[in-house]
Amino acid sequence: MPSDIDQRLALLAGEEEVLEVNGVGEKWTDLGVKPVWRVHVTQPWVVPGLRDRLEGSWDCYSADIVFTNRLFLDRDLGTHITADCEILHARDELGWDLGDPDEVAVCSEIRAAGGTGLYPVDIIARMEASELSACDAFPTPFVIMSFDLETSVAEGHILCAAAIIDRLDEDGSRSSPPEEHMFEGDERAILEGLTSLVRNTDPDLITGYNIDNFDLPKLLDRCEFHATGKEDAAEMFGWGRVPISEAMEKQDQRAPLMPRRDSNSRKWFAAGRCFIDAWWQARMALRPERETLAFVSELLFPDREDLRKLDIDASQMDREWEQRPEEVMQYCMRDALLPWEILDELRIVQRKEALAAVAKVPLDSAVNGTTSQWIDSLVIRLADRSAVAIPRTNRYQRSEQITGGYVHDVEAGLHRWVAVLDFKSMYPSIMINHNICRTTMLDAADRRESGFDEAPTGVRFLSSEIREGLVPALLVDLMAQRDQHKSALNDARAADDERLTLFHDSMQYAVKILMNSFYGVFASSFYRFTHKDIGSSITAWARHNIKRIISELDAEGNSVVYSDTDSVFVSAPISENVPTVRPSEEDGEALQEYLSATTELIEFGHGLSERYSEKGAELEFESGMSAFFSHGAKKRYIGRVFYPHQDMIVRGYETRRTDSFKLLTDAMMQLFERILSNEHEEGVLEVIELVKRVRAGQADAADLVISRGCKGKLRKDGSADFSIYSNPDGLPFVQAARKRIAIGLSFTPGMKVSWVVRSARQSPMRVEPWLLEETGQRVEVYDLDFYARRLSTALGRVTEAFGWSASELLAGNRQMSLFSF
DNA sequence: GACTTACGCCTT
DNA sequence: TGGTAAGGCGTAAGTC
Repeated sequence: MPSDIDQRLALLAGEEEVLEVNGVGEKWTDLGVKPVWRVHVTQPWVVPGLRDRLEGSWDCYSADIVFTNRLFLDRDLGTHITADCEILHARDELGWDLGDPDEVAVCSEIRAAGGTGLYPVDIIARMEASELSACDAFPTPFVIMSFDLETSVAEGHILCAAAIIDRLDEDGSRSSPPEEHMFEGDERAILEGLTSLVRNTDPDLITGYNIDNFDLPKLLDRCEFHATGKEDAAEMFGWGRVPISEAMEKQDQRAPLMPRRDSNSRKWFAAGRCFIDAWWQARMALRPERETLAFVSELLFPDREDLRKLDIDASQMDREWEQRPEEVMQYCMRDALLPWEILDELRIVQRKEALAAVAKVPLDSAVNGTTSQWIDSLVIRLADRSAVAIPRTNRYQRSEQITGGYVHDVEAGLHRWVAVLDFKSMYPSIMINHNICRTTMLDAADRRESGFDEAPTGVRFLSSEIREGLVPALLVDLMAQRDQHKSALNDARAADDERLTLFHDSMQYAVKILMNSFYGVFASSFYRFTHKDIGSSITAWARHNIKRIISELDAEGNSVVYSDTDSVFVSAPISENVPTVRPSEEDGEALQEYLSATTELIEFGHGLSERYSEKGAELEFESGMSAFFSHGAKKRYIGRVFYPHQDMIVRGYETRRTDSFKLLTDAMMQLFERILSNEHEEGVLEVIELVKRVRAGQADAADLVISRGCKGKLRKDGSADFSIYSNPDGLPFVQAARKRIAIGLSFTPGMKVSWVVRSARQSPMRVEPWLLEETGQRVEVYDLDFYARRLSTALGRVTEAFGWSASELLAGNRQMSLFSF
């Protein structure tokens, strides 16, 4: 304790914004255990300034935690809250109105309670913070709005809008069809109509397709164009769940009346609402080859005739609106409904609500927030309970990249009878086993000789008996939660309870997502509790474990065919004569051999699992393959799986990639089927035939479409800026994006753009955008040689394993045939 | 023109 | 303001 501590505390207490300074005892810090004082200030927003002034004379902890989160952290609240409260006002529709309240009287009561007026919500209530508490998670009966705008390509103004409102039942499910609302006419009337719909129906979730980058910026832009003042603007775009009167008063920047966009994350937010862009969610959940609403809808709802394409050309919207406004309105209504149908089909709301519940964050944080916010929510409350001081987020430059997982070389060719084993939750297990945490990491100067685990990197972590780390404690708890939900899931399935099945499945999945987020956040350079040695120690232990197993297996004479980070592929000693494709029932003897080989491999797999599993490092038998093939490149392989169920898997190859094209992926899939059936010769002949057909111009252009994400920035005037690329003119996807924009179609930074290669004879190659879903137009001319060459290069890499090179596939013959031997 | 290498970029 | 490993495509520039 410094000798002048009393003087310094007095000086601190004398600061203008400081109300009081209280000692809170000793806390763990990265510099050792130290006495800590809590400083109470007049307002949340004075904290950053005070913190910066104190820098140098004090170390500041818990000094960058957003005030609204403080309520959740201190009261240990989560997504689902129960409140002991006094109701000031409730809407009629709920059937428990308080009478017929005089609005002025209610407003003054609300103001007296700290509010600013009549909120557009179901219930307005008052309570003390101490009257809030966490309750068990339940499926919330949300109100959802989904909307779409049609705009003039020529002028940029809004032509019409449509919206649906869906109110989930008490148990969080859908039953009745959603309400439909249409808006047309004067642009100001459209804006005001949408705004009063929001305020009257009070949706919790607002969705639409690409609303983050198109509809919301458009609404804001048109609102600013018409608005004569703040209150006028609020009538047109005051979507936040606060009284319009707030437009005239000081607004809460974090919970605004007018939707705003965060400058860093590019996400929209408004008081009390959660914006979910269905485009982003569909992209993340489905990874579709193309990302238009029409393509995604076709993918999800192939049988829904009512959602079928309406014959509207989006690039000619002005003409369409003039000539057939009713069809355009119908088209707009369908595109308002689809985003909600997509979210519902993908169970997005249930999944996000579950993630929010497990991480104990508001729903909006699960939807639009980051992994570090979720981890913060759990780590900070545990640290506060464990007398650990909360350091600030690290704003300094990132250190050198750490070394990651180990990937074993793969021998080219077909491998028979392979057992795949992998470590269960490898990184979380390592963090638990070795008690890895910032609070347990020993300083290099520490001289103790026992009571720690030492990573292969030489970094040491205190044993949990001496000090349990925050992170291992949280992970142990999450693992237990997952087991609980998994067992409840099984019970719900057995009882045929669809609602509970969905609930527990969403919850166990959310726990899994959250557990897997820990390593990433703690291996990052900026997180508050990280250190560069933490991430590298985890991966070093992982490499050490998997390499040890590989060498032990090799020493036993078991051949390790492949391994990546937490998995090993082991070849079993099964006779060469046993077929790897399941023979038919008629072929009784061969079938018997095949079946006994599968049993043998399953026993082999379980045997390895038992021998190599240790406490906290469980090596599970994941799958059994009768055949495994790779052409010799890491992270690229295929397999014929028979355990736990029949399947054919393809990893890494072009068949899985959106920057490939259908003709190639189909051909490659066919070749893989042949290879796994011991028919590679037939496969090669088919490839040669295909290459010939393409060279003869017999391909359908729709099978030649290539898609790839394209970045860029939109300028205020709507034009696109691709200068983030060092040579944008040389990139085919930038060329496709530019041509798309040139004919009046929208472009969203990050969206996938699609094209067909027209001529690769010049450099850069010339491409034509593929806009079938947008305009109905097809590209008919393509570069025959280019596609023939790409087909033979990609397929040639695979057939090379059987002696056929890419150039031989292209030529259709070879100097000396392997088959002629 | 065929081939190689370095580099930028995207995707898994 | 989660991480790394790895493959492949296209451009550009250089060599033969």
